[in-house]
Amino acid sequence: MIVPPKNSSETNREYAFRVISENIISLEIEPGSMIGEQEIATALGLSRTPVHEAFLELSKSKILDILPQKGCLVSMIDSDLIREARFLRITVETALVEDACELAKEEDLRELDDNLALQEFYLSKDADKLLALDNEFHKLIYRICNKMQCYYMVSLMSMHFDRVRSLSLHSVKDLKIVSDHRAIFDAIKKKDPAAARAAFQKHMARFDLDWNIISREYKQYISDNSK
Amino acid sequence: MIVPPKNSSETNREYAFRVISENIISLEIEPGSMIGEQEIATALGLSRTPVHEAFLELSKSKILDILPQKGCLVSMIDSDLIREARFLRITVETALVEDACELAKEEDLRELDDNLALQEFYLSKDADKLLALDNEFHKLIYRICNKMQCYYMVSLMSMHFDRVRSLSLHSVKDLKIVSDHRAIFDAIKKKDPAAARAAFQKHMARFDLDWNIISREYKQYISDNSK
DNA sequence: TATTTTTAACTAGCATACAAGTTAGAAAAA
DNA sequence: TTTTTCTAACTTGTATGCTAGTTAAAAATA
Repeated sequence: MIVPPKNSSETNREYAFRVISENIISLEIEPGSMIGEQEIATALGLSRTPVHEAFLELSKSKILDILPQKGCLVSMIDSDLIREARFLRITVETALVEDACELAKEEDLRELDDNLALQEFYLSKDADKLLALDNEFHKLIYRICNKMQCYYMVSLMSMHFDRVRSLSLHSVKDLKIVSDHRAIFDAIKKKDPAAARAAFQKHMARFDLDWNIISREYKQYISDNSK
Repeated sequence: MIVPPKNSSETNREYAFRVISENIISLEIEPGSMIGEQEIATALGLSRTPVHEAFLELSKSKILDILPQKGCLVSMIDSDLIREARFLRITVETALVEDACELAKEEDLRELDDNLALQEFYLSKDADKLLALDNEFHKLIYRICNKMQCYYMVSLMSMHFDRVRSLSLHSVKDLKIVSDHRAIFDAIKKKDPAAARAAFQKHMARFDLDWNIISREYKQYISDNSK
């Protein structure tokens, strides 16, 4: 497990949640593996309590399955849960990009534009940085629409989806993702909800094609009930 | 605080979460009041630990604001968070009722129909029972579409909305709510997504009108940043 | 009396200890 | 050898005590 230093502003519980989340999403902790509270607590230099609380939160999104008195199972890649996460993101964010056409102020547009400039700069240079900018772009849409609580809920479920996305980093064309973002931005700037909706749905559709490839290529991580 | 008996199948943590949730939604615990872990633990006959964990989960939806070393503030009625909850429910469930038109099997339709029959039976007889049946009706839609994880996420946020709904029980016309449900059901049965969408949006629109009435009538519970 | 300082009683975060249930392997019995 | 029983080492759930920080009222000072 990769253990980054603790940020001084976060509590031990938040630190534990952040580190475990990152390690699960990056597949550093493998799907289907068992992790114990004590084991993680020792690795992070904490007691069981904050780790236990982080585990509880992770279990709410079913990314971690707590088996009382047995242990904690890092969930296998589950197509049903990925479908739910995709459904939630697409449904919510499609509605948001339409609303953003009305709500986006000049400063919001500038922030989106700055983010896109960075995406274009890091394109084919730093995949991790690009992924972070991608997440930031989507988060900005929520902020423009004053829907940060929805962002938290969607993010929690998206962990299933994010884990697959990191698997597919090499097969997805970063170039197209960034140009998709540009198209969404242009539609918001032009205050054209129909175009924004269309551009967003085209964007999200790209992650559909990957699933078939991934499910064949990484089947050791795919849960049984996935087809 | 109303303390129902502990269900033998639930853990102390789940029990604490259920009891506190019910008391907050029913306004038995007033918006803006402070509650302590020890106080609730004593009332429920538990130690602080499971109550602490229940508080953490409640704080995730911002229905409870944990102020470290100070106490826990039961959130005031917040129009922004209600708007988010409404937005999430309307957006997600509008998409679901469309999908349900394809996905609903004969048995699903029968379950919806049974639920509706009970709603019609309890109409103007038992408001609490009707509310429970309403919740069950919406939950069935999620189950038909295999989106129970989304249901959990939406439910958590809906607490803000549910708290207002209980305030508005007398002003909302139960008769219309039940006939709305019937219209949604008919559309799903006829496999008509456009009609289902329209019926659902008409249904949810009813809760818009109430807000203005409630915000004037119960202003002692409304947070400052609400307009 | 008015203002500052102190103190004692709170709070939640966290560490630790124990309780209760599971599991795998050793030991005993067939 | 094979099967069964037992035991010891695990697991998470929960209780308890301690820590650090906040608050409000009492006490000291002006």
